[in-house]
Amino acid sequence: MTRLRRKPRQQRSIASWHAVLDAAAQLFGELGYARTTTNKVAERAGVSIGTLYQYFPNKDALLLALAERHMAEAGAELERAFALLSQQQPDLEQTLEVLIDAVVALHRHDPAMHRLLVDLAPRTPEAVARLRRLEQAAAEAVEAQLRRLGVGGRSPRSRAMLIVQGIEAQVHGAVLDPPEGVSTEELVAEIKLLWLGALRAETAAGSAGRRAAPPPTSQ
Amino acid sequence: MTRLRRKPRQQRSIASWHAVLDAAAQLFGELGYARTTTNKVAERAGVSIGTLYQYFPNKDALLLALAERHMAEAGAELERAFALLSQQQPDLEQTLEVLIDAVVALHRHDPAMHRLLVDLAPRTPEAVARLRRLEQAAAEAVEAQLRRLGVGGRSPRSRAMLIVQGIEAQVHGAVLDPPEGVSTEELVAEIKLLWLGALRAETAAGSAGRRAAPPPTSQ
DNA sequence: GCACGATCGTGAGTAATGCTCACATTCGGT
DNA sequence: ACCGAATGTGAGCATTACTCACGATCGTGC
Repeated sequence: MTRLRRKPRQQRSIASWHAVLDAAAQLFGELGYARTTTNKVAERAGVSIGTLYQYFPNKDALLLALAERHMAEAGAELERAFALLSQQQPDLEQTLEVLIDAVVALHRHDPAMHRLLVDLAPRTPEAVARLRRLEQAAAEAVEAQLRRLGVGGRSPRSRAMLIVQGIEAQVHGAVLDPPEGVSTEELVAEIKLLWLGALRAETAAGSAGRRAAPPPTSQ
Repeated sequence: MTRLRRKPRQQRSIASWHAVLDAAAQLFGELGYARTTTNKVAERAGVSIGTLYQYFPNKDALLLALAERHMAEAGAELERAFALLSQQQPDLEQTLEVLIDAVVALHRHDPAMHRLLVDLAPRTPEAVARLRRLEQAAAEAVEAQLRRLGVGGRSPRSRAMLIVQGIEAQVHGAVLDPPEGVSTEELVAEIKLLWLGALRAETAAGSAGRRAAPPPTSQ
């Protein structure tokens, strides 16, 4: 029947809070979520199990807190990239370069944590909602760039969403699970090429055209 | 300790096996994985808890069996689509149409199960491996189509992988979580347009061009 | 029918784990 | 030095994944 988790007010409690979170991050990474017990977390953190539950109402809350921390960092990194774009107003190719490199950096920054959160975390509705908010924010920023570059097509909103989802999935695979015989760099370069083509095609063919123009060459 | 699960030989045992799996599918869908207990599964299946463990060595095995069943169906559906393509040899636009429609059908066939396995399932290494095998098979088939159409670029293998990962993520989002105010159909149409542009661009520009972009810095 | 080995079903019991609560300890301010 | 608030403790409870010794049922040869 423990209610809300206690809010840290003194220094030592803040130390406990961080110790617990850090221990949780370590153990989740080492053993996975299921095999990590809250008692082990408390033990590694050097606090009693009771202290752990003062600050985190349940085991899932540990994961959620880690997700929060990680996504805040990710959000900040993305914001930096978008700020740069809004400031420099580069062309399509360089915009994609900056954007995709930012996503790559995101995945390289703390791969273990990223994998943990993407593979394990989406089990709680709260974590899913948090992830969706980040995705949504990214999509809005991408949409602004699309409009600026005049490559929004008929529905910049949908298009931005698809770009965010597509790039995230592709970079995730390229960085965390590169297939044998293919380097991450090669894959990243290919991702940039593909999206450049996808978005430039629309411009070349005229942004009004939703119709599939008859292929000018090929075949 | 880890007894191999008993293999069903008589009719009644096969019935038990199915009853357990169906009950598991229902309860996982209703309560999620964590809140579903094996005792509840046995109860709903109308068998004792002991019977459940005759056929499934542990709780994860239930999930894995469901994944196996679902992925087998998905694989069959994809194979049908690829067989059609190899037979009819349509152009790029129609190839994408068939492929993406097949993936959409995959997601619409049993959305609850799909969501369960992709979103909610705590991913066991076995389930991840199984998913990767399916992805790999799809990528190989896509690669063959790319070569046939002459849009493989410099690395048809990487490109095929990126296509599979990208389309899967985009269709997943479009079918299971369409953003407010945007219809699934609209999103699917946009996905086709984007990929048509991405792949056609390479053909038009000449597949040799890997014009490495000038450093992004441009500060 | 009947016996009998193989297959199948049972459910109370066990170990492990998430979480609670009554109490002890320490801190900050006076 | 003192007190109330904040923090820390860990034995113990409730739940749950899983086991095991045994009983029920099936298929088959006679």
